[in-house]
Amino acid sequence: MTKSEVDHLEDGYRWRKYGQKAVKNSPFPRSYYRCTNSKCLVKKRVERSSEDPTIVITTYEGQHCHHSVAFPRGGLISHEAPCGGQLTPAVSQFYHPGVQLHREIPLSITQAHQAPIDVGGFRSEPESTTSKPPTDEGLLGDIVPPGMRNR
DNA sequence: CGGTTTTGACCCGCGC
DNA sequence: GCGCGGGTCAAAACCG
Repeated sequence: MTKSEVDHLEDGYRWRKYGQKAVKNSPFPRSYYRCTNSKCLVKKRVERSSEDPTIVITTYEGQHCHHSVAFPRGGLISHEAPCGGQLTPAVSQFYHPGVQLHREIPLSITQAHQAPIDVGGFRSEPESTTSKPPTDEGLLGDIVPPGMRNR
């Protein structure tokens, strides 16, 4: 679950929408995204919470075999990612040094209380690092750090 | 001109 | 066998 007002959650990867359907639980439609990289067959399902329009439920399916492309420091281009196999570790902890999302609406209406927005959702929490190396494969459910459950 | 988004149609699995 | 729900595809439209 991510707290954000915008649908385009720039999580560091480029997504291409390939479908949209309406769900019964929410009056909002659900969007289906897919990684633009043909190698990367990762899918993403973005749904908006029925109660809190500021909350979006992002469900990732699969794992990226390449690094993100929106990292000014990493200097990694996703165009060349020979992911021969899969489940390549070392690619789960997302660092957002200073990438500011290009949100079209001023961030002051919904997140007036606080919350570091979705971007912070992938921040590497310095908690319990004594026995939790940053080598989590990042499967479904694992990519979401245990610190964003606000509700 | 290329890539992306949009929207309706189509397909598949499941329940009755 | 039919209907429903969910998911995906594909052609056209749009934007940079």
